[in-house]
Amino acid sequence: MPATQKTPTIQDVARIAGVSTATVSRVLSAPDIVRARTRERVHDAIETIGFTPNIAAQSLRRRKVRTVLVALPNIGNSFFGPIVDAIERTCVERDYDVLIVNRRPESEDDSSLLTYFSSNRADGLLLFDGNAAQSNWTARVGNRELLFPTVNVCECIEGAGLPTVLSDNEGGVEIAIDHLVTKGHRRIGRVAGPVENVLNRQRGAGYSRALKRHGIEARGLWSVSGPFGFQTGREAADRFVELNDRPTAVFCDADEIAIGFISGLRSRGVSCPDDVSVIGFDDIPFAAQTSPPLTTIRQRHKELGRLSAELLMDMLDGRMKEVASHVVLPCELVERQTVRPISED
Amino acid sequence: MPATQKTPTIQDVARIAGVSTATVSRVLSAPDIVRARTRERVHDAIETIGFTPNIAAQSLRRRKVRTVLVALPNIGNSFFGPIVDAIERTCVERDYDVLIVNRRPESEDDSSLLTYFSSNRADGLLLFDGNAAQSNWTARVGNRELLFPTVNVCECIEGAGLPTVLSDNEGGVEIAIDHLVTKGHRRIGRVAGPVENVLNRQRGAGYSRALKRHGIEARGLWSVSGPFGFQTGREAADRFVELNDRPTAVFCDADEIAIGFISGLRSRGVSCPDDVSVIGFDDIPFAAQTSPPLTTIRQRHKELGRLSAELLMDMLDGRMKEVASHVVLPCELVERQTVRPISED
DNA sequence: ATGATGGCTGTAAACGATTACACAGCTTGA
DNA sequence: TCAAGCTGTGTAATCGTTTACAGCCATCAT
Repeated sequence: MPATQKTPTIQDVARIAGVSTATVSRVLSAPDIVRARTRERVHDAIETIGFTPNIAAQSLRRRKVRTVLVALPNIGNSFFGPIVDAIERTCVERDYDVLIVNRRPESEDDSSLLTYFSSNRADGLLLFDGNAAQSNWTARVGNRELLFPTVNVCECIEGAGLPTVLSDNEGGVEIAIDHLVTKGHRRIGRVAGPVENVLNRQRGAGYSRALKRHGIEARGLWSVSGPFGFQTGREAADRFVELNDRPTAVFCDADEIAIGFISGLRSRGVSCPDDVSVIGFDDIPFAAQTSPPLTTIRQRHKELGRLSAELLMDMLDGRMKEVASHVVLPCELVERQTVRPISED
Repeated sequence: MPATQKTPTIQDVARIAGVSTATVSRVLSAPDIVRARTRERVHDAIETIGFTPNIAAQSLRRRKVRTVLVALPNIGNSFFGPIVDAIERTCVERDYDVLIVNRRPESEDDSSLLTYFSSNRADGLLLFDGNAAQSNWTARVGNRELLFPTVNVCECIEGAGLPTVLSDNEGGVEIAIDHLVTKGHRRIGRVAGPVENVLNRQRGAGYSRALKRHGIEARGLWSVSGPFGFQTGREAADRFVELNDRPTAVFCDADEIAIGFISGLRSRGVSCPDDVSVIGFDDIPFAAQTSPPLTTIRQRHKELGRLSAELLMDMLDGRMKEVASHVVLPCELVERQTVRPISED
């Protein structure tokens, strides 16, 4: 039995191919500047000993790691699934790795993210968090200004001037409200996301504006908010059933909230859409599978993921001016069965 | 304006603290062997220039990267959310990074995973894929036998003898079938996962065994299979409604399938649980929110993630014999509202 | 013949950490 | 007074690449 062999290095390849390490390296990174015959010899050598470049050594020398850091508020939330999927696909296409971190609230500050850069673990950041470092993102470590390539996804740190890829939240909500109004609703409530969240502000603005446009007055009692998740919807349902003057339709800031809301309503004997219409936001995969299927506003998950990843990698590869781009994708109404027309009376 | 400063290295720290780089390194990795006073000076220096060790250099020297590779069949599938979440939490606790890859079927062979090791990108693998390299996992690259620390999660490569963490699939299905039988059902169908999948075999075995135990004969027409996902459920629903001799209950190999099935049924005017009882498998977060809430078999997602990650990191840190462990977690019935008792007639 | 040119390759110095080894100074015991 | 044994620290080699620089050879114009 052969002793545990060390994994082959570029030196081994060089020796076998009878060339210098420099040449091997060139074959790998700039094949066209080496003579065809030599190149072939090197390739053969690589093949026979099964050489793979050592990433650590490469990164050390190049001062790049070809890794993108994805910072999510909550991996578990199914909204992120398709987006992360798209990011991962886009990244591997360009030979980047994807490092994932959960930005749990407990974790003190944003400096934990910073260390991913100062320690050379990642070259760029895809940040799904608007409240985050609303402080000063381009942060300081010790006495140095450390700024690393970041693109905001979905949520935008206002005023930070970072490149951003997100949906037209305000417009999306307007589409939702318009739809409800078109169906005859004028008593429209809202179950919102967490108050401190940027999305809440943006969607809230859309909500207010649409209502105003239709000459409808917002009612405080009809709006509640909470974290993105089922629970918020269920709690909203509890509140709802105790209202003696109920809205006929409710807009939810997220599909998960909507689904929790409908589920909560149902367990208390209130039916959607018979007793109340509900419209969500996001169009997560489950939205089409609920009973009844959820009417909602679609965000373009795949594009959100793809565009943000590409933007970031472009920045990293120096393919673009560092001009901060700001792309906002349109939302779209997906009409299913949780909104029912109301007869004027 | 100060020119772009280079990020500080251990050398800078050494210079400022007036010690050698060796000492700085020791302060970082073996603090107790350096005199308290020196240690303090070093810490101060680190503080003032904001030094963070360069991971690439560390990895190169140590030949470890403190990174775990997580290979999922499909990030988008919500079943994985909570598991990956647990993995990530467990890993950061022990200062490991988490690298995620999607094992899409297109991607030729498993050797793509191998390169993560030969290139020193990851130290260990959390593999969610039983069919994978059923060939020979401890694979060969070039002429070398390359074996890297791997633990199978959820799905088990049979005969590979890898450390494994999974649920008692067979037992779980038996619990499901027993439940249905207890409720009076004896005409029990199944919507299975993909035929080539290990889970399919295991769950199929549980299904057959439970039926046999109850003296029930399985009927070919009542079993269909397909990929894990809604679509399989919907297609099963199409088949179902065309049956002129229908089962009264259906076991689905996954919640997503069950939800698609119910949704498909509903859109064709068949009600669950009025017309047919359905029981799922997994207890994904959505299961509790569907209308009606889904009766299902719970897998312990968090533990699956935590245990597998810990097992792997133990292996990596040399904390355990390389004896292949095989932990199987029990499943549990979660009774909700998609199973209705049937009256004997 | 000479010098210029250009294509291809080799030499060796980085990159930033870890660590075996050596050594200085101090204590201790004979 | 000296050998031995500790502590605590420094020196320098090493990990596996990349790349600036230099050099060699052939070709070609003069």
